[in-house]
Amino acid sequence: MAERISDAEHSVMEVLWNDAPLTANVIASRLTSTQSWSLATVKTLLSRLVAKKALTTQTEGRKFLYHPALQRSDYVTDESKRLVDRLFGGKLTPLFTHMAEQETLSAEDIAEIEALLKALKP
Amino acid sequence: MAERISDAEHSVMEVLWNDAPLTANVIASRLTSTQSWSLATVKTLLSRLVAKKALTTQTEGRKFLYHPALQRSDYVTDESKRLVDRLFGGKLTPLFTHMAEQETLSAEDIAEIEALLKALKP
DNA sequence: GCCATTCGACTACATTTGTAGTCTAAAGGC
DNA sequence: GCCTTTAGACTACAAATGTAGTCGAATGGC
Repeated sequence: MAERISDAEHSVMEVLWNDAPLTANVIASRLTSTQSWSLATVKTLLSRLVAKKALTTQTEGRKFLYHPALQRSDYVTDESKRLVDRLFGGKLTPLFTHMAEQETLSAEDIAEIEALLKALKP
Repeated sequence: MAERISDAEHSVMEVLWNDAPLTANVIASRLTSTQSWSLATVKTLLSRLVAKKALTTQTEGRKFLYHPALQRSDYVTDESKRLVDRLFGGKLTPLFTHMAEQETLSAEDIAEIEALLKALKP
């Protein structure tokens, strides 16, 4: 189930998570702001994503309307979990410790997270 | 610089971050507890890591002693940053929010992180 | 001193990924 | 009713990755 989505494919998914359904052409235009891919490349990525069941298509006249079949939130959860498992033995605190040590955490980050934690507690 | 390290290669790095320097054979044995790779496979991964300058070698008699040239901490920082950039627009709070929503955060996690944050503040 | 062992180097090969071109059929303009 | 445009399908191909076999040289046991 859920074959791995590559980096390039992920960019395509982002477009559709942002706004769907869309046609291949529209997707390609939206991507050209970030990537310099030819239409053909985008079409290949779309096909692969359909093959991987990350997208579904719906026919509109002669075209396809692409629609995400995978929730962004689920994808994000999976990818985050992968990283945490791989690098921090599945534990979250080491991730934070690391980021804190690395000063990847700014003062605002800390404040925001603290507020968030406060809100989480009943 | 710093070419990307693949998943398989990363497993090899973990062994050496844990204990180094080691010979190919020892590395392979340590890996067989987790992976089912042949010695040949491990050797290939080692060569690739040396080519990528993630490992250095030191000759000991006829053998090589492999030694990490890349700090685990740096690798972890890079990978974490990659994920945060890719999925959370480079911001950490959304990562946190996401994990909180996903209930990837247990009560203990929350407590630990709170303590950590407290310690971080002067 | 010879031979079996063992090392790293080199070679191999399928799969995935990044990137894109070509083909065939339909559709829309006029 | 044609012809140009255009859509998705199919093909292409290099690089990276996962996985492993083979080879020549050095070495250590005896």
